[in-house]
Amino acid sequence: MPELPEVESVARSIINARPPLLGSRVVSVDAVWAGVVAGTSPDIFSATLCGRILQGVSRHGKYLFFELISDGHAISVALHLRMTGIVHICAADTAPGRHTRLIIGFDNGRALRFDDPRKFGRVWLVDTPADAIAGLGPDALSVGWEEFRQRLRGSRRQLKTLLLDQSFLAGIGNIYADESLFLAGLHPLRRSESLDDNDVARLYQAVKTVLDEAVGSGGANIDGVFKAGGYLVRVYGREGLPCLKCGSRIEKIRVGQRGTHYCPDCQLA
DNA sequence: CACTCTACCTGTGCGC
DNA sequence: TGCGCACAGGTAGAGT
Repeated sequence: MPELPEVESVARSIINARPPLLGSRVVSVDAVWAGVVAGTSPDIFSATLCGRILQGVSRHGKYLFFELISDGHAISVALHLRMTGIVHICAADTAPGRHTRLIIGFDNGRALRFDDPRKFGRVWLVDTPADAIAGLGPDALSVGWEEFRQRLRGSRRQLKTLLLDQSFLAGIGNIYADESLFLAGLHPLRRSESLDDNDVARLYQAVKTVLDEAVGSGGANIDGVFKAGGYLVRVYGREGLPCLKCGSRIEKIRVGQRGTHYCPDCQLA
């Protein structure tokens, strides 16, 4: 699930947690699977966090940041969910699940738990979020039109590949790349330099629309239909089914090793 | 710079 | 029912 909208909904759920996690003190850190901690040892990671107050939560692209202070000095924990990571807030004494990789306990009796079947997700320590996002493009949810246009104009790549490139725009993954291109009526293999300003504007609008919808519903769903009050997948995973706009058969191809879904009639090359 | 391939892991769903 | 295989929402790093 984790693309920008899913990560955003995790951030919001932490910010709005009751009883509040913000302002609570870390009292325990358990790297149930030691490999979840990158860049340092689980012991140092744990020792660095314990006793600190969770001050803030933020997001850039698919990266989540926890700002923790101690004696007025702030550090941050960066978290990337990768393919299958999930964050839960639960009671501090909840037993770890089969795929639980990290548990951070707080003095309010609650815990942040990171579960990840495939063990791709990682946490690490950074001085500031800016350190971790140095190589990333602007956040896809907040990027402005002018910057989007200029960055796209600076590239000569296939649109699908470009949208997935986090150094171009941070936060779009495979699902929302396909959804955005479908909504914009642009073929995934179309070259960015072939777009006119109208095309670029449609793509910008499509990215915004898709992400806004998805954030509003807490993210996409797993099996390609609905999620209660949720985001409706327009093309992703609909190979062989009729296009929602024109009824043509949705095609699936490979672009840069990624499954790519599109309508051959609505999305002209 | 653009692109491809591999690696990292486990779970699921399919064909047989 | 069980086995083997292809595939999966992401990214880093090496190689062409």
